[in-house]
Amino acid sequence: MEKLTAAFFERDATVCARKLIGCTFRWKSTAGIVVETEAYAEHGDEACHLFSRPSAREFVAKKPAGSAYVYLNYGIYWLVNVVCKNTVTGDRGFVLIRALEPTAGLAAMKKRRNKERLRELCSGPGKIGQALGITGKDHGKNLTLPPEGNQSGFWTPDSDDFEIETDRRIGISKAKELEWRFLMAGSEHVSIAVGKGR
DNA sequence: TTCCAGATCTTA
DNA sequence: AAGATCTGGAAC
Repeated sequence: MEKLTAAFFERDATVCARKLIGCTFRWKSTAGIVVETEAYAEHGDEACHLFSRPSAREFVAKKPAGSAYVYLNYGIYWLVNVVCKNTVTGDRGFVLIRALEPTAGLAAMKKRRNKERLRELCSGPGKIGQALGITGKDHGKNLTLPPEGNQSGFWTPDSDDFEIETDRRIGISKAKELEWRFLMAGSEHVSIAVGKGR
């Protein structure tokens, strides 16, 4: 397993979102295998914060690829994204981390979530923020520093013995038709099964 | 098992 | 005024 560097995130969010499936996301003492992501793009995607939020545009203008974009959703849940920047085209975007298969720090996750069953710990973007203890104070954190400088970030998969499925994104009203949700086929840890998200 | 409303607050 | 969610309870 090798840690993903900034170069990994220097391409379209759709590419990064697909390639992050199967990777391990480590956050301090907790970790899990990424089993679900969504891509949001600067152009042609009205659901992306870059379309409607000046503060998001300002953020990506000054933060490098691989930075954490964390924001409060519905006034309650912290959602974690990673900044992507295509260095060739200049296009920018985010990958929303939507679900993990928990692999480390299970006791801490169970305590924060107040749940015992593994499937209820990280099967949704709001749950991930809660289980891993991620909040607005982590907004802007660089996830691509070397391990000795930052233990949080993404690692390449142990094996590539899995299939990737695509589906429409969850919980949005604009650009619903885009198939920019990526899932590890057959995983029990996804938020909503393929096709059931409407 | 599915549906629905409520919680709660930042951004625009 | 709307929103990249989750939960518990009611109904089926």
